Amino acid sequence: MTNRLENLLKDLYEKLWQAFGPQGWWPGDTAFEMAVGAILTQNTNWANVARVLADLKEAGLLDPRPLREMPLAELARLLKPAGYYNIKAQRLRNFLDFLADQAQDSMEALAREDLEGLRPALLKVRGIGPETADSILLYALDKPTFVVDAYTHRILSRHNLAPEHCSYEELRRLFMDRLPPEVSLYQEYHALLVRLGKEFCRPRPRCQVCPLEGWPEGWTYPG
DNA sequence: CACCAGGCAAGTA
DNA sequence: TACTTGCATGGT
Repeated sequence: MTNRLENLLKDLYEKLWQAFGPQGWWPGDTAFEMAVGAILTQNTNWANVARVLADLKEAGLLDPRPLREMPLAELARLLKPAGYYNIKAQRLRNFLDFLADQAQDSMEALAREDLEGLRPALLKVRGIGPETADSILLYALDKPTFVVDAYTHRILSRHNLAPEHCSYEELRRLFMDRLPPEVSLYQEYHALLVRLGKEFCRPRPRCQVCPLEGWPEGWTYPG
């Protein structure tokens, strides 16, 4: 007999798909744009990030070399609408240096490396934590790693599928140990969780009933 | 006005 | 290991 949690995770995915359909994530035309977006969206509304990405694209600066070579203060000025602009300028610069050293500024070259080696290497970059690393790996580089974010944790704990307090790695393994390692499945599952979270699983005052058929029970406020 | 948004690192105990 | 704090803009 298969695991109960495994069946629930697969059922949740089916219901999300029925309710919302394909999400087409990550937003972005190129692998590099997705990686930059992953860094800029740290604790930040996507609309603010989109503004910066559009400005960079307009200026022809959405490219590894010019971004890496420009003065840090100028980069920070460009990132202003995305918030945390000083710290994000340094973090983006750190990633750009990594991309230069590791793959000669080429996301395509980076994508030729194995997940098992790439993930630890990305995590060593100052400013790239587990969620940012997994977002880059899954969406920009098409590697089968599951992305965990605040919505993932909130949704699973409200349905009593995961402890209120658990680590990033614990949640990541919860999915990866029970689902086949398919890139398109992981991409769509995470995007659907964010879609559900944005509309129905906000922090307490604006929390709503889960709209998925058969899933409202167990959906409770935390604490 | 307060609160939130697709985190992360550094400091403290 | 487990808290706490700083980082900052724009929308609701």
